[in-house]
Amino acid sequence: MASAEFQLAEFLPYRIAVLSERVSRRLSLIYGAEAGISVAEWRVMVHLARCHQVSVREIHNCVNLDKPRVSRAVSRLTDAGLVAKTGSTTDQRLLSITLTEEGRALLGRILPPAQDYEQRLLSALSPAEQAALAVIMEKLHRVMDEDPDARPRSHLDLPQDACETL
Amino acid sequence: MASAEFQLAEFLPYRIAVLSERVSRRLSLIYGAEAGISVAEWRVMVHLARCHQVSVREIHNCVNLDKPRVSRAVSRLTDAGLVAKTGSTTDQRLLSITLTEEGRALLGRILPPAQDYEQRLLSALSPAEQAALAVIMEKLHRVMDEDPDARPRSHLDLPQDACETL
DNA sequence: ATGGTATCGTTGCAAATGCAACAAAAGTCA
DNA sequence: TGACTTTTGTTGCATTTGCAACGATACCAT
Repeated sequence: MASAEFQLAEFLPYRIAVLSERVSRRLSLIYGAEAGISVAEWRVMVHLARCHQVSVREIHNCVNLDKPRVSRAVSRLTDAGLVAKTGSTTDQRLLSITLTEEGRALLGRILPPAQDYEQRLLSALSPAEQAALAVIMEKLHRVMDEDPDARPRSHLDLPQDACETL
Repeated sequence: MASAEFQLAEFLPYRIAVLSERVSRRLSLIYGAEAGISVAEWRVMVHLARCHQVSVREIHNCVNLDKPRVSRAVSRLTDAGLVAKTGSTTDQRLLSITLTEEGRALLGRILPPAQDYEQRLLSALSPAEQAALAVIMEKLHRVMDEDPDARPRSHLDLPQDACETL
């Protein structure tokens, strides 16, 4: 019977999930300690650092968070004074979200250690392995890109894409 | 300013998280459709297929789920008749958890498509890339193994380990 | 214009999650 | 034996999550 041979620890999706959870949790210590920032809030802030004026939908499309999660993250960040919501003048529905000076300052404090940690991870890999990892992850994504049952990938997660909203 | 250059889409922890979420979500369609099985329940059942008689703590140690999550998953599976809880005779605290015949049958139905999906992912990679991925993931884990702030790895997720409880 | 449709952001709600506290059983050591 | 600590599994509870529905605004066809 096949199931008797099956080892969860060898199962690729499980292994990726375990690695991901471990890395994410470790990383969240960095931005969770400095300010009580959640993953969603972290992603929103980081995205705003790059794309200065964006709507909820754009964030939602860019950083792999569903709309409600972005909305609530933005609300919390607004309450914390890290982000400012302005109604767009042209389209009354749209929201124009920006980092405040305080938010930018906070990001200036948590971004370096986060990047340090990424460096710590990367430095365990040779340049060839780093390149291989990028290729491998892209290939796995492509399998799912062709799979109608898989959730589509966001624009920004496609290779070498810039921040323009499509 | 460094933050202006920072791209979330290039950030390794983010990239791993995105890939992981996408794979997990796709996979959960497979075992979620056949029976309303959650990730936790899936992991518990798969683990039971290999280690026939285990306690909650052992599952907790082996499949990267915290105790309450295992406990509740086991309860749900018991209610669904897929798993049987028996009190150990030697140690009154311990629980002896087993797959029922029905559970084994269900697993027989969802395991093959899950393995097919893994194959689909793996077949996008050359044998060399598959090997490289294993090495890379192990190296990343080792960075965290040496990091006191990172959550420790479970026994079974160490390379080439068998199912024995340490 | 104007009725119909699509989009934007928010909210409700049921379920899942994470953490701490808990009772019960076992082990420990005087 | 008997107090103290440890371990096991469960439960409480506050928070987060995911999904669907909602009001509001914009777009579009006739």
